[in-house]
Amino acid sequence: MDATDKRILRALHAEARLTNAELAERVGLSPSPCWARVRKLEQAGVIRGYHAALDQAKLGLPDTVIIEVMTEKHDEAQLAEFESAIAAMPEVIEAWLVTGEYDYVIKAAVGGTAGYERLLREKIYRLPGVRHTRTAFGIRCLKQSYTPRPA
Amino acid sequence: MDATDKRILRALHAEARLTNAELAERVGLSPSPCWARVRKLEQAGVIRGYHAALDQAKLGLPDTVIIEVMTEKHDEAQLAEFESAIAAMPEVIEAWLVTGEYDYVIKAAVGGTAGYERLLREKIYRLPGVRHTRTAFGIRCLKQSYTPRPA
DNA sequence: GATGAAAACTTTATAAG
DNA sequence: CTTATAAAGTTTTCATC
Repeated sequence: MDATDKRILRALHAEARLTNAELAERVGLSPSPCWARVRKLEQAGVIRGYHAALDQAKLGLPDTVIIEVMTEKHDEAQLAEFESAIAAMPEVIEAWLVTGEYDYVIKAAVGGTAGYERLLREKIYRLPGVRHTRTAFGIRCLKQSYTPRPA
Repeated sequence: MDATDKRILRALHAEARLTNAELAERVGLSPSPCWARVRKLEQAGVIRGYHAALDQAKLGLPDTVIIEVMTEKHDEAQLAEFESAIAAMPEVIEAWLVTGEYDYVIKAAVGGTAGYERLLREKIYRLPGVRHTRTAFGIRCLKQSYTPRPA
């Protein structure tokens, strides 16, 4: 992967609907080799897919919360159930098993404190194995992207 | 926004390169009104853009860390400098000003513990106003999307 | 909303320099 | 890599039911 491939990745990361002709011009290639490189990056799995970014406020979920969850560590089946239930919630944008004091970090979209309380009490606290949670409410987003920008 | 709009959003959120004809078939419309709805959703800003998702491991940054940062609260200019430096780092995927014990939550891509130490010591700890950090290392991703899925 | 049609553009493939 | 060509498919607009 050379500097031209990285320019292609940066361009498509920012704006996936560029036409091949426009992309080629931006990265300083003619359309034909540019197209071959994009194909190669897709087939190599460097480009994993193309996604529409939606405005979560316009979907009725203007706020972002980061919920850390501490679980009981006894029961494998219980944890599996917890994980699949978390992943299935539409308001959950991202979820990780992590190192540290808490076991999971969950990013979710909610409508205000009322929406947050509903998510926590009606959904997360009803899952098996949840011992304790701690939440940071998003005040302002400094940066939001999908993957690191190729340096 | 009706149920058909939501189906359009779910489809494009999952796969932004669908042709209008294919999208129309999936959501149960003929191509012409489907196209008009997509246009409307774009113009209303519900669809904010289209982005390529890259494989961060294939970019040499296989690991994800969540770094919480506590800052000095004295100096506005210092905080502005901290924020713009964080946003400019290519390994920083997402960053939020949040409520709670820590002031910022930063998600970044790194190459192992060595890459993490380099990011922390050579970049983040050299920024002005950083008092203390706490990091959770991502062990396994349960769910990764870009915006909440329209319910 | 469905259907149909037309022009402009894009994708994809291939060949030659 | 560049340039060129070409067929197939797609986007976009628009008129009509």
